Amino acid sequence: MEDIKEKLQGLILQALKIGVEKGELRRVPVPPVELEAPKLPAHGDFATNVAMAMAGLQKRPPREVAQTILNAINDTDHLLARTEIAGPGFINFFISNEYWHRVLRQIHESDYAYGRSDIGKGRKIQIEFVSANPTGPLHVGHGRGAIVGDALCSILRASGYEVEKEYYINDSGRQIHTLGLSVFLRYQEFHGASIDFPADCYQGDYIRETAQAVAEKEGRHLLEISEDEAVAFCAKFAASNILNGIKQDLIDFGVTFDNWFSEQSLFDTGAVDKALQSFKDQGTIYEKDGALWFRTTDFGDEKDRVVVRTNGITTYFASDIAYHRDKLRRKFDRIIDIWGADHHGYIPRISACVEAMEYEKEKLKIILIQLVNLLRGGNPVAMSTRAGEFVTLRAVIDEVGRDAARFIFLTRRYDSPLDFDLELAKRQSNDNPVYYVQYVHARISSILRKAHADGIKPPSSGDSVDLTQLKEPEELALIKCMAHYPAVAAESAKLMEPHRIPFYLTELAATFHSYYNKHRVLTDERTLTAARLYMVSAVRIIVRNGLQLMGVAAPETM
RNA sequence: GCGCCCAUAGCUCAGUGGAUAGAGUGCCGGACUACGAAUCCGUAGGUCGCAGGUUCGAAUCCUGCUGGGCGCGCCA
Repeated sequence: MEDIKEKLQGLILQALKIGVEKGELRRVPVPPVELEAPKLPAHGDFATNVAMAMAGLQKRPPREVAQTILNAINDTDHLLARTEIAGPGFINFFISNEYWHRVLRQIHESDYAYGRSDIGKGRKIQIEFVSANPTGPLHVGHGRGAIVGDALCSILRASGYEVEKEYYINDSGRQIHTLGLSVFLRYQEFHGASIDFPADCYQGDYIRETAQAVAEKEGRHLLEISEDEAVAFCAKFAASNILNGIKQDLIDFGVTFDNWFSEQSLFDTGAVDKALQSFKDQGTIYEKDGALWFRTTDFGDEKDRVVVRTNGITTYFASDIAYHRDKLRRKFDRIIDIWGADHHGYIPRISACVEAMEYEKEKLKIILIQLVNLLRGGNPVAMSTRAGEFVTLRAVIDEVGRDAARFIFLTRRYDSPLDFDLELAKRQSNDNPVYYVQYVHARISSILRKAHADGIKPPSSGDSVDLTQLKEPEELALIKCMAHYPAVAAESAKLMEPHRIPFYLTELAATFHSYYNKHRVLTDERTLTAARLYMVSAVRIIVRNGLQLMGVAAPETM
């Protein structure tokens, strides 16, 4: 596919070469030719600072260098309508309408593939996210991580990366034991026992519900076996029960995974023992004060970390070492962990583990999602799984809707904290920007329906359309905006920043709505109508593709 | 105390070392007898937290400070 920017870049590079050959430019290293889209239309479609960047080594004023470059440009294909030298030495380029019109053909030809690229071709990425403990339902904070991870995956896949999504289930260790104990106590209560329920047990109503389910299934059976056995049974039952709920919540939120990786399986297969042994052999794990320590200080951590306690029980870090060792050996080019920002203190020890295995530190990227502050009418809502005080993700989806919730989560950089006001979200669900964008899709669909009803056939191929009909400033602005989409999608993937997609779509929507209010698509002139139908269908293609990356519906009607 | 993240319009937030820093929302005032008014047009609103530095040029990069969030366990 022909890219205007690349073509222009080629012209400039060629001009530089000619300049040198003619002896008009010194034979010195040239800086990279960077082209940017200026904010002001008066500054052209593209501008470059290359003349300013070269001025020093050329020992000539920037504007003079710029003129030399322009003189040497050989625009045989008439890509440029006009050029100018501006300000301190910018070169501004104005692309001819003909080339902008070609963008519409590209969009139609590419259709679903418009905005896709192969910049990640041949690269395998593993991305692990959510990984909430199966000790309680998902809450809003998990929702943010889920959506960012899910969208990131779609964005990377659209750029040619091969991506695998994984959920790490912490179905082992102390919190699972506490979960089992909590359920068992409620179970005993259910059978009439008077229980002094400990404060460090899980307090939520879902514990009672689970206990009741256990009672329905097992009757009084658990009262007749040893407490250890009973607690273990409850733990397994509850964890699996809760995990099923989590899976359902994620499905309803449109989030899917390729793998569900169990922490317990690392113990069952001996992976933890093997990992610890391997580091012991290597000398990275040593014994002190009756415990086993990982030498994380060798890799920049502030202190060494315990992997096996004096009581012989492994720490969470031990499973995590084994888990990351497993992931690293699965031959990915890169593995990504998405964590809540409150886990940032954990980064040095896990990257120590990566380095101890002699992988490059960059092999593992950790994305920290800042916390979601839950508010109700401006007042903070306490959030604690253990205390049973939280608003579930399900409640939020039910209240504000899946599309609106996804859009809210994605319309912010993940590294800045998010205030999520339930009342505001509910009230704003009607003027959430998501509807602004979706409305474009519905509106264009409606125009096409109307055209069909009036017996107007949309152009079947770009060749049959007279695109020179499209010359209104609003039309060219719309086409230029559309032309940016592939770059936005690629940039979003390269920087791993999903928020760029919704911001772009909002801008495209604004440009479209503005155009729509000023000009009619269906006019009395046949060729003009055909050209405009061709153009707005192209807008619809981009909106649909962009929303698809976000996991948001593109409705025909609203 | 140490570490990580953040600070841009009243509020919520974008912003690629570039030219006059932008949206949404809220306030005020306008636009449907035509393809969907979930839309559009206009007015007002700024010490880019503060102070230095780097350079032709800094909201953007560097240093220090201030303010806020989070973390600093043989918990997970």
